[in-house]
Amino acid sequence: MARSAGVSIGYLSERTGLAVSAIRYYETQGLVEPWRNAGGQRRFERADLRRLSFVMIAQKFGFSLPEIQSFLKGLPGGRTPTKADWAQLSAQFREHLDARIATLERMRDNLDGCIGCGCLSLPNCKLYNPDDEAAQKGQGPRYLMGDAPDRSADDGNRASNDEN
Amino acid sequence: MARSAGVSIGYLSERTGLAVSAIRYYETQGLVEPWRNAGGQRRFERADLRRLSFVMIAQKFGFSLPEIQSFLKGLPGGRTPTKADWAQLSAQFREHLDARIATLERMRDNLDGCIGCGCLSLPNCKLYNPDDEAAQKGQGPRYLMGDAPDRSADDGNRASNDEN
DNA sequence: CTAATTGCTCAACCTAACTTTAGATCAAGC
DNA sequence: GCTTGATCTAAAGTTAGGTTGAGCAATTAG
Repeated sequence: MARSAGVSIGYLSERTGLAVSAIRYYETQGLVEPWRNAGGQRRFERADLRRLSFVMIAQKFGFSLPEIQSFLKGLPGGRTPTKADWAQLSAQFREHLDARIATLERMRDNLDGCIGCGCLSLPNCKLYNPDDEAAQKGQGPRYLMGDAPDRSADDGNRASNDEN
Repeated sequence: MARSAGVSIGYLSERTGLAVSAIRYYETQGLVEPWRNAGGQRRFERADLRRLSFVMIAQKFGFSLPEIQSFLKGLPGGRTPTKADWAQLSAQFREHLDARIATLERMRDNLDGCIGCGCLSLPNCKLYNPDDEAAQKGQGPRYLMGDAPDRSADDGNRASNDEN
């Protein structure tokens, strides 16, 4: 099968609703890998429509572009992904999704405990324990509790006197 | 009851784990409202510990600072919030939380349909309908499908020919 | 064949949520 | 009184995920 003529970035933009600039940006992030035609313009495979759609959907669920890229690595390298390939990817994706939802639910239940005990600011509150790593650590340098770069050398004193 | 001497920003930082700079930033965003002592330094109420803790927790759940501020408006203005005030706030917060989780679950279930049908890139896929507004529209100008500022004048043609 | 689209690159700008840096001031211990 | 550590302000920098604009080349429609 000869490599198709490929579709333009404008076509993908129109079909997905993504801005042309966004698709170019995704290329810089390794989410799609178009080739170039004789004139230097990007040509995409039709299958990239599906790829971009997956990106959009995964974003809706709150995954970052690097995370999404790692999902996409589950697709075959040389050939166009089949329906089965996509089904497998989706199943795998769903597991991450379930994990994310489960984390949120677990945190919510912990919060319920806190509503009862009114501890909302105490260091021993479950919500302070950084074991819920999956929770939204999105954009930029915002260190969640226990997530800070270096602060590990400060737990000697401060023996939890509970006058909050 | 005389207004207490108040606590320093460093104290809050140590107790909450937040960086001093973050607490100052929160002040600019209206999340805490310290007064100043004679020397011009910030003085906080002890109750702000709880306030900041709430901010941290709500952030963990993925809420933005403006959203969190609107939650905090549920607290009484003049006086220090009582345990009952916090319980009420928490209950209200939980509703938003449940809504967020429910949205994610609904989207996941829609995705399940898509896994089966393999439609992942079609415009008629349920995941394309922007009725799931609660879904993570976090940081910066990233317009999710149907969420764009103006793109409403383009649905005349493009009659959904399904060769994706 | 020409005009209108579309696409290209590169650099600058944008938002959210902060951090970092610089230079100056405040508060506390000895 | 002096030194050390905590704070102060203001401005600039950072990251993610893009958008906008300028100036120019390639495609496509008529």
